[in-house]
Amino acid sequence: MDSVELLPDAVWRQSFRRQLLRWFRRNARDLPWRQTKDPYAVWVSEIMLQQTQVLTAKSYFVRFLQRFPDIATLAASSEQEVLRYWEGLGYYRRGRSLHQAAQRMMAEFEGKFPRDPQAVQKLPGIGRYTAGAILSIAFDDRLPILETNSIRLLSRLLAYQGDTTRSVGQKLLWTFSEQLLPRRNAGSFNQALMEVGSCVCTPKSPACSNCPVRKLCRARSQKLQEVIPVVKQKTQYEDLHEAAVVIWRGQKVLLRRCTTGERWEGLWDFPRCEISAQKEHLLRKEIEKKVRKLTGFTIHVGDSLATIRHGVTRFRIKLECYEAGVLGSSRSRVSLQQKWIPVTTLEDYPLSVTGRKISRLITES
DNA sequence: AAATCGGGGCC
DNA sequence: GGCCCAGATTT
Repeated sequence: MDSVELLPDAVWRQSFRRQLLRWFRRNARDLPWRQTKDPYAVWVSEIMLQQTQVLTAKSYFVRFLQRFPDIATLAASSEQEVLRYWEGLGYYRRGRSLHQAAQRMMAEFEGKFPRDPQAVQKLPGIGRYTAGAILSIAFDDRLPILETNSIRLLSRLLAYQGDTTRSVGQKLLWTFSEQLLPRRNAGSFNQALMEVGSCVCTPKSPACSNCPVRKLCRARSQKLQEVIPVVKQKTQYEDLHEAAVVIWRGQKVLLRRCTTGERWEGLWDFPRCEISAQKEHLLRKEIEKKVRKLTGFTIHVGDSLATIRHGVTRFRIKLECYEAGVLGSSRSRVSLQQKWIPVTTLEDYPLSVTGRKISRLITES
């Protein structure tokens, strides 16, 4: 049994395109990335919007384009500055991939955004969705998209009761998305899919009565719009107990660059370690030992600064923050991955959210 | 084909 | 605490 047989016919599709595009012309939100078709700007917006809400991405987009207006500027900048502009957006790999891809475009595509979907998809941080989105929006190339909003809209239109995250469901919806594409205006059409999915065909209590394609929706006719798409399983959270130390040496503090395999790769952070001791004095000993192993500096843990609770992906972190002083060093641990910086220059470094909180704690008092 | 990536906002 | 978000990458 092939579920592709359930896809609507040509008459249905033509009606759908007309209704959707008509609605989009009247209801499209005024978003900053919609004021241009520059593939670079579209690209930046699409990367920022990956797993990130429109409202969150808006201000970041404007600020980022002001500082990095084109591919050449981005490619010529340091990864650290790019990440500084990305700070707070999360999934920092996106920022690093963006920077890396810009450099590749300078080297391989004469500084221009490539037009070939295959080439685009080979760039870091760009998968099938993002490639289709950029090329359709910037050039009206006839490429399908499929992301969270369109998945919800399309699965409801079909009353598809299978799991949309599995390959069978994905294959069906990609095919559907492709068949729906109009000959022209693929960019507006794809954005319209997402706009309806986001603003009308919402996860809970979808506004079916205001939906431009309600007459075409099988989920609605079967009153299944609240249960499609099927919900995925809940995430299993893991509790972590960690400590971070602000190690002072005069007016300077020690910062460490997070490396491969750690959280916040590429960002800077105060030395941090996992902790297990329960009693206060044992805890300090544990931190002193682990920080020495981590940084090469022998420290004395002093006053407690704060306890910060922070969630990241599936982890719930309880972070104990301390101030500390240096007693000595092993000198053999010289590294580009850590350095003493004047507290006044913390603004120049991309920090994790918890790192920035600690930075504010010690500079605003 | 399914888990993971090590995020963050909002209710 | 749970749910959601213009996915990509790894296993």
